[in-house]
Amino acid sequence: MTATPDHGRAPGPHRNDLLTIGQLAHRSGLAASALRYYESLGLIHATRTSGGQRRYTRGTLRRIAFVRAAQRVGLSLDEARVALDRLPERPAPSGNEWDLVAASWQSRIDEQIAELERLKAKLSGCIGCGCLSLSRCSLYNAADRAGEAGPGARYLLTPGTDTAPAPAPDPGR
Amino acid sequence: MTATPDHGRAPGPHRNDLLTIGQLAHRSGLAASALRYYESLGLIHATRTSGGQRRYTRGTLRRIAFVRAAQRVGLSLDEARVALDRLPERPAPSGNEWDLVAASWQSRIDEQIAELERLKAKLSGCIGCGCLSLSRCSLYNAADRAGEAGPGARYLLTPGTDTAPAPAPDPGR
DNA sequence: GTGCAACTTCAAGCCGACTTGAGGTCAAGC
DNA sequence: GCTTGACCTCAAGTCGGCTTGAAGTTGCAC
Repeated sequence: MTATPDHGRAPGPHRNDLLTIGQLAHRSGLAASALRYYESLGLIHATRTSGGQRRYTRGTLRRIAFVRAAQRVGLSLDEARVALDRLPERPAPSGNEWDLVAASWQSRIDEQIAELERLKAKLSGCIGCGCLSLSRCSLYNAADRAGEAGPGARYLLTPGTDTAPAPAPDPGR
Repeated sequence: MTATPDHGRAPGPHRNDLLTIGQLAHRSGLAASALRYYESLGLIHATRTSGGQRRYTRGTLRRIAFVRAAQRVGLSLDEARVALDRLPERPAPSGNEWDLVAASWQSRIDEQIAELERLKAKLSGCIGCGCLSLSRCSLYNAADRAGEAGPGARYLLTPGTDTAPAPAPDPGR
């Protein structure tokens, strides 16, 4: 990709408020292939030139930001799409709807933070406990709690919240 | 599986300090298939009965706890194996080695928490900002930072740390 | 009017972390 | 000694989130 700092790419009468996929890729930090994939999932939309090439409005960056944030709080792309669809599409969605979304994300984030804090506390306890010794290590003992276990379960190390209820293989990435 | 509270499963001369795969699965919360998978990766080891069935020492739970914790801090199973292999195998590893591991995990956890806090702060800023409006939303503006972007990149929303350096597709799951 | 990068579609591939299924064997309680 | 559930192996499948490749078209600069 050209490193030209500000190549005013203006196709015809439009100013450059329409972005090519390459430009959008560059500005969003996603690969063009990912953007096409997002489009195939209905996360973003593009108009087409007469020749069939995609053109994006600047607002698409907004949707992408939303999607990436959604991923960050643990939603799948499909869930992100649902959330996006509920938000008013036109500029300046009424704040209220967004508040709801943001609030629910806040609590998700808080849960994730809390879980990390718990893990951290366990590790702290382990430091200097002659750790991974059978008797005293809370990390170890967290693994040996016969008797709960949903079927298949992946609750290990997260006694309280059980952040990943059903399908997500999640390992935290 | 039988719900018998304490079926003393003692094959011959051994006490029940040897666990079958089913018992280990139950106590660790992992599926038996997952345990076989872990073994195939070298994360855990088993002795075999004359008939070829796996028997685990109780210490295997320790290794599993370690692995799950490693996953939680964002390591792959392969990285977990490497870390495990560095730790002394016999009971009561000398504390020192473990301290190193635990300390490095602490900082990983701190990074993850910090990233979540950043996201949370952004969302807070968004609440009541007439959000997702083009001009003011930090969430939005975080998406439009043309000019960084490693190739392919997935840095969006994490300006500082860049938690996922190279290969992990991770979006936080 | 031509050259070339950037774009197009579609199908297939890849990664990690497992699960599922088929077909068969083991172990223990009666 | 038989029954039954737990176990065995191995290959293939699944899932999410993309990427890669092939083969062809567009659009813009010169």
